[in-house]
Amino acid sequence: MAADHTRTAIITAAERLYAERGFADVTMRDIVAAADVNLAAVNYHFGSKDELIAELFVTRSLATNRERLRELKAAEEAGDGRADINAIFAALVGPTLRGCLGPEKQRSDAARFMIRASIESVPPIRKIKNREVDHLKRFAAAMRRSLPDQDPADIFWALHFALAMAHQTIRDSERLTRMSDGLCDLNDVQAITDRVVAVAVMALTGKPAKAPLKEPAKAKARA
Amino acid sequence: MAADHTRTAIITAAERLYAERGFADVTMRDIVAAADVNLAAVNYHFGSKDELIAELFVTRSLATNRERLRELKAAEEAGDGRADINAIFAALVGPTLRGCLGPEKQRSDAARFMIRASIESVPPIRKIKNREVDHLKRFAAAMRRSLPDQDPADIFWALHFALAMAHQTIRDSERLTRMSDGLCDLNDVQAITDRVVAVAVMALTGKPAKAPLKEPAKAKARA
DNA sequence: GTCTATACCGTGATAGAC
DNA sequence: GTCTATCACGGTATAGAC
Repeated sequence: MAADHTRTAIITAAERLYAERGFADVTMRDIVAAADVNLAAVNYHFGSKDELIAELFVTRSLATNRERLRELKAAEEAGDGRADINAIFAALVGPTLRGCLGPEKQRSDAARFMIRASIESVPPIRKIKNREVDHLKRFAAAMRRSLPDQDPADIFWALHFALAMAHQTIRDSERLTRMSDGLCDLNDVQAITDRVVAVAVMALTGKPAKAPLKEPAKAKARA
Repeated sequence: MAADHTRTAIITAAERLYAERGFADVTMRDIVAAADVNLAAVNYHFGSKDELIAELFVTRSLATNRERLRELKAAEEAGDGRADINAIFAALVGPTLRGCLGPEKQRSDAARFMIRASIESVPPIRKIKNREVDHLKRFAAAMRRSLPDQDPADIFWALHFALAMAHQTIRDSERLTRMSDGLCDLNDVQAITDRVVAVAVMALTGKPAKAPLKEPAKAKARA
């Protein structure tokens, strides 16, 4: 256990510093000073600064994805293989929102790190996010089982929009607060999740007041 | 005109290089080599690398915002002060989407630069985006005139979601294409705009199939 | 006022001793 | 595994030429 003490100290210090000050302002020398280890230790244990950031992000990201899939599985079992569409969207955006929003004072380093990762989108984190497609396809598949008559393209668009709303809310929560003069409550995570889910479900199944989402027959050339 | 030749050469070269290779990979030395000027010229004309990026972004951003306000004004005049809500959302997201999406081959350096700015979000660009609140408030005000009985918080949320959908579509168009195996058409900008607008309007005024957006009476303690 | 050459310092990375 | 010393490179600052 003393063997990976250095490694652990680096991870802990790096996550805290990145959470506090963002990626742009924190140097490796800041990190090793806070962790009380030697400068070269970071490269020895992680290879590079980018790989350290990647490892931090992957660890937190995997935890969120596990929770997402756990909720998705529960929703599918509750519906005998055809989950309620609300539950699918809730499984998609709920874990992320709960992990990043909520009362500011009680946010962990991990939560604040993930918020930074959303806002600052540094190269190593973008690389990892680009590999999330397979994970998201599982949700698309669940939606198709839930609503087999829905146009597949609409399903992907709704999934895309749900993620857009959730992530933008994390990224720009401060702007939304300022724009609305505090009218939009960013502390009630459950209400935010419900709102995102409701809009996503409407985007997929609802009928707008005036213009229809699209012509019903479109890309159906084959079969 | 020969006077600001250097300044113009820097701007042109920088925008092209950033568009082609992103912010992380392009150094000042790359830029001055492409512009065929001296290294110190950038600091002389712009102060710093960040201020150069900021100027590039502000220029393009102002053009988009002008077009947004032009469309908003046209919509309000068409409705005698109360614009159609669809037109307001279209004025908000249309110019941005048209500026960044569309057939890949015919995208200008300016368009690709703005896509990079959305994806990579470097500090100077974040700083500028944080000052956009006043601009957005104009759209919120137009929406309140358009739908005076709507809960103001819902208006801000819908505005926020509309921007979220538009920006995420620009940012992650490649992921959406891969996730949907090409099923979602990212070339038809008008269809995308219509879709975003339709969902935003539903988010604001529509009624979902099952759960209501929120309890009607909520944050009304005063007055 | 505009431009150039050049030097400076902080950064991430690495080689090699221990 | 850990450390020291050093490297190459990036953005920046300045002295001075035109």
